[in-house]
Amino acid sequence: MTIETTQTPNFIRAIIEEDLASGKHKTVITRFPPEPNGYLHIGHAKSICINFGLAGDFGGRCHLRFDDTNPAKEEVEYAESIKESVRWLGFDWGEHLYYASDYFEQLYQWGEQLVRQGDAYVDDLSADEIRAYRGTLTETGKESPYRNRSADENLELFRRMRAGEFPDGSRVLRAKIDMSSPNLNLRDPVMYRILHAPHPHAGEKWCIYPMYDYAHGQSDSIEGITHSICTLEFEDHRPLYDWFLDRLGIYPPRQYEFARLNLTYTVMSKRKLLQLVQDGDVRGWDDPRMPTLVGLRRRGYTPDAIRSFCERIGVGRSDSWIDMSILEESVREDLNERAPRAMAVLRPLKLVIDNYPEDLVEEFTVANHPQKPEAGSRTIPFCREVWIETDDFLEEPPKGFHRLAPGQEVRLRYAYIVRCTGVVRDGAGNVIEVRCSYDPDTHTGGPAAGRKVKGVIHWVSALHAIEAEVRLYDRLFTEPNPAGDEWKSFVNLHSVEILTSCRLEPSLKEAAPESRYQFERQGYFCVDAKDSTPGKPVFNRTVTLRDSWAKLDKGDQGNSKA
RNA sequence: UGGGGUGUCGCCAAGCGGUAAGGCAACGGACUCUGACUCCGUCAUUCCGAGGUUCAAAUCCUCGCACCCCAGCCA
Repeated sequence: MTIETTQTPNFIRAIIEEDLASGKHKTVITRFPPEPNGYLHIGHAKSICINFGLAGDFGGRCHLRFDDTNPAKEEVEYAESIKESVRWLGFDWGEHLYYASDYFEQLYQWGEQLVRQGDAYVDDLSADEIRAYRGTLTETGKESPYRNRSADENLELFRRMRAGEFPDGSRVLRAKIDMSSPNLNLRDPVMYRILHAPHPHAGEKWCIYPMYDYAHGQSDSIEGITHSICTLEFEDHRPLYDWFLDRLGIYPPRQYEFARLNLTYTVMSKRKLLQLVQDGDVRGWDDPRMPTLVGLRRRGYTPDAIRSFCERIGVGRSDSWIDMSILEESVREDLNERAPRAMAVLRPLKLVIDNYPEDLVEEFTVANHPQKPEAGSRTIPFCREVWIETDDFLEEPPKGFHRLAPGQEVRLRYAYIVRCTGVVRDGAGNVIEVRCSYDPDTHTGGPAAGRKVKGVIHWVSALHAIEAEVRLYDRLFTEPNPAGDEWKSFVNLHSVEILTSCRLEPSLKEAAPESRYQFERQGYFCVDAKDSTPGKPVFNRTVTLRDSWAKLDKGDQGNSKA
């Protein structure tokens, strides 16, 4: 492994390079430490990419460690989902899967050590009293009347806490630091609370559980983590992180903080995501509109696209809001490379070619990818009646409209040039059918194939099309930053449009779950893994193609599709 | 009003005393049987502001300003 990397430099990378160069560390060991209390989202992906990415780049390793110190909120199902998402993203922790709860005994022994050293004490104050004694941002705190118990008394009490002699909330073990510290985290932080509850991983062994601050640094120490990378809000905790390690006299990893990801037009907090699910704003954690990894996956995002996104946004310490367009561009770039093309008509309009033989069916061989011959080809049937996109025909076309209109010519992609000769209307005057004539010499490869027409539109043979459901997704919120108490009022009520009678080319009939296609001229689509059945695929639109016509047409500055 | 942070193009982000990388967006243009892709070009005399040090400052010093985080027996 070489230490050379091509990535954009960032401060953490710089620190690691220095540590390696100075000999402070011989290798780099990082960790991704989720609490198994929910699903991973794109913000976690950033952390995963940083931690696993750095370890990989420098030939070190990254541990997956569940920070499972609060049994009240955690479940094994979450842990399983987290493991699957990390794997899906393309990272491998090898043998290094850990649980903070596996360190509970060691943590407890260290707790006794701190008690013996006079660095921790059992406090009988209630939660409310502890809060009141803590003081405020501007007023110093007050010492608990139980703060100066003897080491022996504390030890006995701590052991009895572990033994289950006291009810929940009756006592805690606290670090004895400084009630007047301007850093609230140092005002005798709680180390252990009593919680008579089974633990999803540790089972029934414990009725006292360590707090994050007391468990995290020591877990890092046990695992020999060299660089403990977390988000900015833990910066104030670093002195405490260092304090425990110092008092315990054990190997001290160093903590470094980076700015968490904020993405426009979505929310990232577990609380808000949960509320969206509970309120029925979305159809679950894996709803394709959710910024969760399971949601993005179902939407059709690839692991490569997400990793590329994380690379593009960089790692810094300033609060930032990443524009959704960067995420979208990341998938487009990836899918443009890998997605086979197909033709699909989302809002069908019948087109009848009057001078095409009634019973003739032709089969055209077309490339699966215009720039990649190695992607192979397929055949698509053509006949006298085809479906075209409703949007591709306008009776009164605006200037610059390169599609079909009365009297105008357009090419049916891979087939012929047709000229619109008329329309058929229903009783209400709506156009229900477009009539045209075709020029037999203009077929791809034919004598007049080179004839230029302004537009090319996609189509699907009416005789052979399969009917399918396609779901079009838009951003979940109408505001770039849906913050504040009224954040729910910014939920985009039109974030999904379900089209049930789309007409797809027959080759799509057996498309495999999760396979991705570019529907030409429209966007990238993915076979929904949950709702599709054999022979009856349901497609989710991952992202639209860039559409400079729509931008001109609507004078639309943003990317929203309304 | 205590403490900890952050401020470089519309959004991210390099830069670490030697005269502003890159990506996304935007805007021109070329190409095109996807108005896609691709390609070519444009896009910060200026780095939150004001002083100061220096031959030379986004980078050092001083004083301001703005924004973010912290008062869970959550992580």
